[in-house]
Amino acid sequence: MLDMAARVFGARGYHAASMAEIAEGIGTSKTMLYAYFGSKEQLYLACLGRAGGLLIERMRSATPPEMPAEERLWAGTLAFFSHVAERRAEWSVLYKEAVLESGPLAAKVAELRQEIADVVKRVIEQAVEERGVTQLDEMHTEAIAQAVVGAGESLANWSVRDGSPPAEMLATLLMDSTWNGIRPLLQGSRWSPPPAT
Amino acid sequence: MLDMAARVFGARGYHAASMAEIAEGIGTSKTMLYAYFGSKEQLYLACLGRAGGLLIERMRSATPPEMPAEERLWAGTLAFFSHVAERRAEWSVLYKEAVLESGPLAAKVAELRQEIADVVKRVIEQAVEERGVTQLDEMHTEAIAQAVVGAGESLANWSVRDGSPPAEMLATLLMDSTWNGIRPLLQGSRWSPPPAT
Amino acid sequence: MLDMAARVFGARGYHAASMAEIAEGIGTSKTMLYAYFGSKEQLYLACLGRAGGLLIERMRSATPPEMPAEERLWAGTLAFFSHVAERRAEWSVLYKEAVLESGPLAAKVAELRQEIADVVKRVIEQAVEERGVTQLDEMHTEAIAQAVVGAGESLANWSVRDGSPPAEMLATLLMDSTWNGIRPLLQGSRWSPPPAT
Amino acid sequence: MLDMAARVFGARGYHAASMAEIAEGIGTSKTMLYAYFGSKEQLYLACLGRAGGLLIERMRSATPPEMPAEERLWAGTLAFFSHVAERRAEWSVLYKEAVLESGPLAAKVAELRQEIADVVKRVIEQAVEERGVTQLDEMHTEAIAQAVVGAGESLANWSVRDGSPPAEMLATLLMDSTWNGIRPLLQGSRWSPPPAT
DNA sequence: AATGAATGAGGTTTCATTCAT
DNA sequence: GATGAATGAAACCTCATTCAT
Repeated sequence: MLDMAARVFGARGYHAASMAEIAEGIGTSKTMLYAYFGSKEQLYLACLGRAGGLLIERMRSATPPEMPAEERLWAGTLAFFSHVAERRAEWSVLYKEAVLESGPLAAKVAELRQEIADVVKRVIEQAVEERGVTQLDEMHTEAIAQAVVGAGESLANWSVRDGSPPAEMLATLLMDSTWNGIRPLLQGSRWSPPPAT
Repeated sequence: MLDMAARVFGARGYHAASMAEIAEGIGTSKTMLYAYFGSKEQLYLACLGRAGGLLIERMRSATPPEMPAEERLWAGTLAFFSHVAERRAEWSVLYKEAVLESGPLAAKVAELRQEIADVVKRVIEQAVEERGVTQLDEMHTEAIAQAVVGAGESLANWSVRDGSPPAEMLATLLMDSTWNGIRPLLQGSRWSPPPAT
Repeated sequence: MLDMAARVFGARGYHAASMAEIAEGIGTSKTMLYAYFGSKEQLYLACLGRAGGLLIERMRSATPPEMPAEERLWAGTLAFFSHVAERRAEWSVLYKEAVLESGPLAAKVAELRQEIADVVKRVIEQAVEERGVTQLDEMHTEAIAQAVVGAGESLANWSVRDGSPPAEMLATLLMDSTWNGIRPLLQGSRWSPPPAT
Repeated sequence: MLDMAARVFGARGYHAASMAEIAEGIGTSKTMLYAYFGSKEQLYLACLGRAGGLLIERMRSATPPEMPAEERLWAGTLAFFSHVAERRAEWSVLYKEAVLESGPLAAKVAELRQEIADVVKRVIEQAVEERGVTQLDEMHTEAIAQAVVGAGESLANWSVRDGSPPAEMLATLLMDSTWNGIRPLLQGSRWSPPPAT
């Protein structure tokens, strides 16, 4: 039921989507949508909640804290791209209204995005602890996490247009671009997944 | 004239923005908007065109081909964050409807985004030529450019919420995260801008 | 069962009341309401019937024909104000849709109001017979009854807002205003209830 | 423009009236109604305001303070019934939602009704001053005014159904019923308008 | 050239009423 | 006998777009 809503919201965006289209897609009537969700906004929030919850849950369970940091980063990244590839509509819902400026919708979207960023942040902090010779202040860590998430989003969206390369390839590309860095690439140093434990 | 349109479109998004609000903001009537632009869609396209054109022009002129690659990357990045900081509304217009799936709007947004990515791509290709011991195939380069652009977007949006750090700091953070890579960071290796030539 | 319906109809009016709210108030389902009453209109008619019946019954039984006219008028007035005070919701139902112009609802409301007016009318006719030196034609009697009823309604509604004075006071006020007349009031002549027989 | 709205609101009541019907009656579109009035509620308030304002204005200007009290009462009453007869729809609007329990509509209706009652109250106070041997306390005066207004309303509504007797007759009936009182009627003492000054 | 009035379609939401269980 | 799910119509309101002045 939320699936169809996610499909329509994902395709059209919150404002352009109409309750009628969603209802018709489900094969029911607008009245039922309202009986279950109360309002368009609440329906959208339900979609957001589910889409975000599933993605975050998958990333979290793929990255147990006892794993070493780099391995966790890889596993989380892979989980992210796999999930997005499998549930494209939901991903669109999450990504779509990314820039609403106010209101409960904006708050929820920001909250979910932040949860993803937090997953990344914790891994980076762990990496710092593991082998950091240096310290990264809070803002630095946060900013890097935001950059990584943005790079991931961008690759995810790009992949949809360019033939949907497999999640492993996308994850490798992201590790190359951010974890390893681009400069080393130029020297022929490519990142490769750690051997599975 | 396009400024006000950009402000409203940027704040509300394409669908939620109303021609009436734009006209009122300009201090004219809707009829004039239609006389000049023909339709809401064309007005939006005009906003997009201007916002994108200005940003790209600024990035292009900040990165003349005779500069060395790394310096160009830095200069382009700096230009990007400066521009976004100065013209936030326009940036929102560019970013907002980023994921529409079809129609002329989606095409234009995708085209502009690609133009920015192309700026990055060319610099990476130059870097490969300059000192690459290895080659990067087309897709690899493209993907990295997309990742860098995504990271940049994400930092740009994040910066709005977190106290608007200066463009230099954001650019440094982006160079750190992508060009240099995160791993070197852990060893204390921070990226620093090349001495101005 | 009709009690709750009366409460809701009285509070919201016929159109603004919803079958759902009534059903929920009773603690049953809308289907049951329809099983018992058939339609919203019929339910409203049932409420009207009961509310009107009870009020009229009370007024009638308080005014047996063998009483002298003035005493009957007093007793009926007292019964009216007491009843309204005790069953405010029902009174609201009776009074609320007072001015619908057509349809079975309008007919029923008008009929009930007329029944009350008739009670008054009969007492006035009796008073004429008892001590009338003059005759009052039918229309005159009717009009006076309508005026008295209207004055009573108005006092009843006013009393709700102004601290609910006791029924005796309201009845005295009505006797003063109509039976006795206002002019005598100015001379200090106040009406007072006849000694109970 | 407000005329048609008053007609529809008067005939159907606030809730049952539809903006579409009003618009169609005017020969325009709903959009225009909303352009001019903003919402159904505001349109209703506008109707109320006009209907109430005109009636009160007419009653006020018919009763200049320098007139003797009884004459003023007669003139005001006559003005009231004349106005109601001439502008029946507006009167219905005023009277219809008389018992809404809350909200801005209820407040406005109550306010207007109170303004009419105040006109009556002032005349009664004047009568007391003129020839009163006794005093009436505030509450007594208020209650009598309410009773008179209610009696007037009732006669006004009744007159619509019963062949619309002329305003003079209705006014005489009201004076008979309230000012003079019913009891004197039984002795053959009918009220008659004071000779015009 | 410029505006206020106008339009018609479409959006969200609610409700009286009925069916399947 | 009783309920939750379902329906379809209609309500209020907004908007992109156009016409008459």
